[in-house]
Amino acid sequence: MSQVLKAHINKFLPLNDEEYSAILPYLKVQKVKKKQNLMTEGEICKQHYFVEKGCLRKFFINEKGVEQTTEFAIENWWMTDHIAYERQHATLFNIQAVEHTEIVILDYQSQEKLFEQFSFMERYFRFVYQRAFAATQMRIKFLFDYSKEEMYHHFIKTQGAFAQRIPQYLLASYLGLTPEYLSEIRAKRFS
Amino acid sequence: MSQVLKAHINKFLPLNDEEYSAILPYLKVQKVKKKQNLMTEGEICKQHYFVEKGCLRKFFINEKGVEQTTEFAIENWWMTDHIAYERQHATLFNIQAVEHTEIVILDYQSQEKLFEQFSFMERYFRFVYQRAFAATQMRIKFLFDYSKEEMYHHFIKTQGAFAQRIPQYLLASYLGLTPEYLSEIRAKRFS
DNA sequence: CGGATCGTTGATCAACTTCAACGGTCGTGG
DNA sequence: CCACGACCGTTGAAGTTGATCAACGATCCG
Repeated sequence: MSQVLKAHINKFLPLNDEEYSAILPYLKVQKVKKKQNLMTEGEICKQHYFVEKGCLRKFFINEKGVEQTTEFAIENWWMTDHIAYERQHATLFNIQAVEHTEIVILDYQSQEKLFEQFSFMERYFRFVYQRAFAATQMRIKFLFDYSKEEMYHHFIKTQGAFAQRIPQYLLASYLGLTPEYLSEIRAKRFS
Repeated sequence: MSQVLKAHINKFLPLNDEEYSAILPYLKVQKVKKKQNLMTEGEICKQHYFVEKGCLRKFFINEKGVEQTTEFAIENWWMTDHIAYERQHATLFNIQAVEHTEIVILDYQSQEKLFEQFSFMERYFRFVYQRAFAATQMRIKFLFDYSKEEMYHHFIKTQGAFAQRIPQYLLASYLGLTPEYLSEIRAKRFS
């Protein structure tokens, strides 16, 4: 088992080898190929994914039949449909690998057991959710504050390295604009 | 001290009177008048607010100088600028009472102490953040999925009672459209 | 009663989408 | 190893959604 998750937990709280070994039985590692689906709309959402390497995206199919990406998860991010996961319901989202990705899978029952048995896991996920929530708070602010063009420039400025890793149509999908318009915005740089 | 917060904690975990009494010294209740500010842009964000009665809103001033509401908090919701709170930084947001409101205040130092001393509080806030995060995930989905007109109808359909409580220009601000356009959408109902 | 605030209406305007077409590149099968 | 098709990014024209601006009426509150 890779040390990436252990290192991540360690960023929030002290964790010795013994403690880490104790939680390992609840986790499963998996490799996912590019474009492979981990979760599909309509399924019961049973799992929570931690990205050790690579990139996942979460998207839904909008009313026009177009894939709309709501979130990316790169190294050290957890991802699932949190509503469907908590309630063990059918999900509205799809989760797919953007590139070859290595993940840790935690299923719902296991996560509940971890919370009951290890208070440090309760603490760890309190941090994880707190941070994730804070991040979406900023995402919502940007969605209101910026025009589509500003969204693009802000993304390039703050996530430039990541922008290189993904195809342009996925960036367009995440920013909420059409590939054509994104292309037009990019063209302006040279005029 | 009102029982609203106790009841809320009890929704997630068992809590006896003794335990509740133990955390009370860390909390402060306060009444807030309509339009009174609890937090102002530029200040260090030291506090976390729980609404027992009434309604708060969080907003920022956008590039055009217009107030943009990103979130409402009604009964049983916690609210703060989570990024600024976690890092004890200056906030980018304002928090203001929409109507006469009764809140519980938890300051950052107290919250940290509660986490250290009472594992049930760690658990409680793990739930609170998990739910809040799940809610913003849906909000982001709606922001992408719906046109402004659909945003309005969806809000009326799912939050109709709350919509009655707030003035129309605040609803417009929350939905991300102009009061003029909201007025136009409403007018369509009768044509 | 008088002023400020809120909701409405209509005209004009800007941001962004849609649609159609084209060229380049990449990967796959022959 | 080449050829073909699929996919991706780009361009431009036309169309839509929603913003802006100005003006007016209603209501609320002092």
